[in-house]
Amino acid sequence: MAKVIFHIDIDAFYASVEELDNPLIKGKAVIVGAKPGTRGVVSACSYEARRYGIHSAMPISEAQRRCPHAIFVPVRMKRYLEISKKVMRMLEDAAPEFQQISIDEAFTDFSGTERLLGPPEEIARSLKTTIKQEFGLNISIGIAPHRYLAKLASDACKPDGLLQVKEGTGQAFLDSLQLKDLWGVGKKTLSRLEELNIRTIPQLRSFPIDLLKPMLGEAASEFLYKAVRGKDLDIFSAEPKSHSLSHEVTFETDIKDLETLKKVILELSQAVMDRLLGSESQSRTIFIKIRYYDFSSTLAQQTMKHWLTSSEEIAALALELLKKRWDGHTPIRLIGVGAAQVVRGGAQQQLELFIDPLAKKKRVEETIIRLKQKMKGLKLTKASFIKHEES
DNA sequence: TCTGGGGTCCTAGGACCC
DNA sequence: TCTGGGGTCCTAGGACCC
Repeated sequence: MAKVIFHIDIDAFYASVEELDNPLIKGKAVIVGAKPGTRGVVSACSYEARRYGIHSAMPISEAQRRCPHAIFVPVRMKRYLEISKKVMRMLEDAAPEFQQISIDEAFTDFSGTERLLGPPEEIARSLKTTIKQEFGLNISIGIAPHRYLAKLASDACKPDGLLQVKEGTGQAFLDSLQLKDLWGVGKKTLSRLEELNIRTIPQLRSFPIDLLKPMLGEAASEFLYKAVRGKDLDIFSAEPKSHSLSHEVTFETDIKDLETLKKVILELSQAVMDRLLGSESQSRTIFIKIRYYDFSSTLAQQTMKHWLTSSEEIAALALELLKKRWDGHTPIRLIGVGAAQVVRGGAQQQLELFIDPLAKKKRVEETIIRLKQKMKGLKLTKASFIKHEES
């Protein structure tokens, strides 16, 4: 039986919240992001602003040039999270299965509910009406037999859209899209495909995967192979393998002064440690990110044998990494500090994880010696040693 | 155009182990 | 003496997404 997956996306979410909170700017070119005149970018913008070619990630200076009369408002993350939580809770209550994937997007699974709830489009329409009435927000919904197509469908019908890709019509739907519309195809992939003379989805579909691999790598090639055939890609289905957490700042003017960098590193390290503690998580790996004046950037990381326990320790390690990487005079535009391979752990789990591998090894060694003394004639070696002999 | 901040996953090489 | 296959961990860089 075909699955019925919804991808639900709130339209121009940040900008819409700003319009709700300030009706005077409703319907205008609203741009949420950095302060004009600074080095920041556009975080989100209203559809009115998009008519001027403005989009997320565009430098704010460029947005200002394109639309000087736009309303520029700062990002109020707390407020968006507050509204997001309410909307997501409503969706979760409405669907048998629910999975939030970002602040303004979620998947729901309505498979096998038709007799109970009616046809998928009807469910979708009533969801749209409810969200509009309750929160004043427009959403777009894509319906498909699996997540990947559902996501593309909602993208294709926004804003305030509804589109169902029925079982067996996946390829036809895909052929109505452009290569760049595929989730997972960014700028680089697009230009590499172009080098291979691939400019459309049907062209990509008929291209031998073995010739794709040298250009895009194994994983990306397999991904695209399945994607253009409308096959289930299993996106967002697995638990993340590892987890990382970081903070970074871009300076208004590039920095060459070590004292300033030290101060910032300490603050960033504090933020990282606070979040580790706040989420009852731990990490042994710390990394820094440096972006230089010319936008070239580098990451350096170090893994410790013990868990990181204080912001001072994190800061000290971060500083060491910085000194290793930075010549002391190249202007720095951005600095970041983070923890990688973060694991959640309550007190019990932490205790176990705290057992130092070297200490453990030593204890094993001591035990063997004790046993050997106790039982003369006993042939005893470590299991790992036995294994070694077998291989 | 002059490019944020927070993430994820993949690749590739080296070290080390069995 | 020349040579293996596979796994895990670590590091660095790159692509992509919201």
